[in-house]
Amino acid sequence: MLDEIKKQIIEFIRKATEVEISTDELVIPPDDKFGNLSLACFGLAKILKQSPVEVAQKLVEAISHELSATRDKRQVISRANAVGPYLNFFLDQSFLNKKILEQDIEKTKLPKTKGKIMVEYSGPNPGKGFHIGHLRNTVLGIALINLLRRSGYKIIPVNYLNDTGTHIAKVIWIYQKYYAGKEPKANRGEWLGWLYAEAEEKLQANPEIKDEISLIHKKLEAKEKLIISIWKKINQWSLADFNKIYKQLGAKFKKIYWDRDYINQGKKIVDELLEKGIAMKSDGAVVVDLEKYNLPTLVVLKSDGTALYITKDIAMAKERFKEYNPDKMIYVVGNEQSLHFRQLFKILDLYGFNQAKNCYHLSYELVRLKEGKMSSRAGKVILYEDLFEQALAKSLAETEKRHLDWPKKKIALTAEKISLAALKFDMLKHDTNQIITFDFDEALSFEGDTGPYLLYTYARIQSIKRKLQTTKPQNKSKQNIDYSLLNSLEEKKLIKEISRFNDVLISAIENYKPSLVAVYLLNLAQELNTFYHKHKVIDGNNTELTWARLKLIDRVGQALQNGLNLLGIKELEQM
RNA sequence: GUCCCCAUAGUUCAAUGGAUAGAACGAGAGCCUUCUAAGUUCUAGAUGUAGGUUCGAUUCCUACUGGGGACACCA
Repeated sequence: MLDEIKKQIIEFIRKATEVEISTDELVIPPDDKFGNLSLACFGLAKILKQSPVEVAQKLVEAISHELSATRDKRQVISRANAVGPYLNFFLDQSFLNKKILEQDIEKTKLPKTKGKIMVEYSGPNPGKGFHIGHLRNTVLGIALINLLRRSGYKIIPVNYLNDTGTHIAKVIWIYQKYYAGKEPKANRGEWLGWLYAEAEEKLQANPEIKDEISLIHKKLEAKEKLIISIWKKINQWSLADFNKIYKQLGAKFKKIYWDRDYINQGKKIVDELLEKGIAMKSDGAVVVDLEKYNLPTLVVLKSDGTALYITKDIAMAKERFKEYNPDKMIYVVGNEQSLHFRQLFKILDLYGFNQAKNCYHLSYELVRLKEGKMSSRAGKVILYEDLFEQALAKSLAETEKRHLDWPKKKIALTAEKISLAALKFDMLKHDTNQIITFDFDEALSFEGDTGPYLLYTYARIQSIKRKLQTTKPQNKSKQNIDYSLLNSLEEKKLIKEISRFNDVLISAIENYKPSLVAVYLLNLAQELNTFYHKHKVIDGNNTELTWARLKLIDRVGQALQNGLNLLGIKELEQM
């Protein structure tokens, strides 16, 4: 945002020392008293073979001289000083305010990027419930996609659903044996999740059930009519549930991949791998020896000739390369599968795909419970729909309490947005490498570092704007704002925070870390609230100041709105 | 045994190698006749251990300790 000024400073330094520093070395100092931009002179000191304190001091002299020589012109850099080894620049506050506040946040350009990126995310299992682990994945995927799109990439969002395998056989078994013909009116997918847990429980108690399940599995693969009809039902119910959740969360997919479609193709590829000498037989199974690449040997086809996850993944990747030819493929999948993906990418590489080097596993840590790992098998899961219901009940009660005059519908819509903001933000504020230990009280909290706090801050800004419109509608679009009036500590801090918006986005995109945006928004909201309590925007005595402050809070609101939307959270005008 | 992730306040989390390690929750004390108290102000409170690199390390490297996960027919 301050590129021109940075260039000027670099030019000053080059003139004085004949050394050219990079723009990255000019940073925003930690405290207002150190000015608006500073340079740590350690690097220069080394090159110039002088002490950093000395370098800073000499540069201040040289630069001050330059500045006074050009004093008659409107100078942006008002002065420079040295604090120990640090060289600090103080910019003209009025100029800075204007520069930052007149920039439309929505339209600011990020470094140019182009290309197509396929993003696979969400991946719940039909027949099992959509739990809070899937919530983390889905919400992370949505935010990532929004951020990548914002920076100019074309995104192909896809989902991969696993509708074959033993877990499905277990659900079919218990359904056929105990629940045939029965079905709940709603949330059937969730219901299946509980059936699955029950099947596991029964299996634990009576291990001989395994034979019955395995028989079902074989019938399924043999496409026996009755079994297939149950299987179809299960997939439909699950998908209906997932789609309902996706609609609520705002997840969209260009294509859904079903793993049943890749079994045969996968087997063909395994044959090719054998022919090419990449794979070999071992104990009846087909394996790929990856020891040369410091990876463990991997089974790609079971000894009974059936396919594995990896078999289908290879086939699916091949089809994706062919159909969409993406420049990059991002798999948003939990950290526990990092080895799997390293092996997959290596095999794709050996198979001859140049695209293999552009495949990326975006791993994130699990959502755990206080009692330990979640397990759909043991029924120790927190399902999304249960959690959402609790959040909704709470936000309904809170909203009703505050707005006795609102119609029911408005309360319901508001409460839903608040609930989603709370749940989504709770997942997104954590770094992807951090395990989230799920806590109901925390997830359902609307105070502190939460989504509702951000919504509240935004709504508060809108409220001021509304009030101003009714009291002074004649001055709706003020042209010449006196930015020099924004000179209190709180205002300067807010402006500084707004100026960071673009850098935060860039960093979040480069590192695939939506959490950076989340944390930034909390800081910004906090600064706004501090300002709010200390200063009044609407001040009858000083209209000029009101217009300047209106501009300020309007920009903060824009930054909050934009940031929230990028995270997949909708703002609220009132709450 | 090998590999991956993590270790900061009582708890949950922040901090492109830079100036005084920031928040939130919880605890204690304040602030609503004033633009929304889902807010805000004040108080108490932290970098696992030992080395190394560096002018400078919460950050990078090594070892150790502790936690989570993965490692041939699960996904």
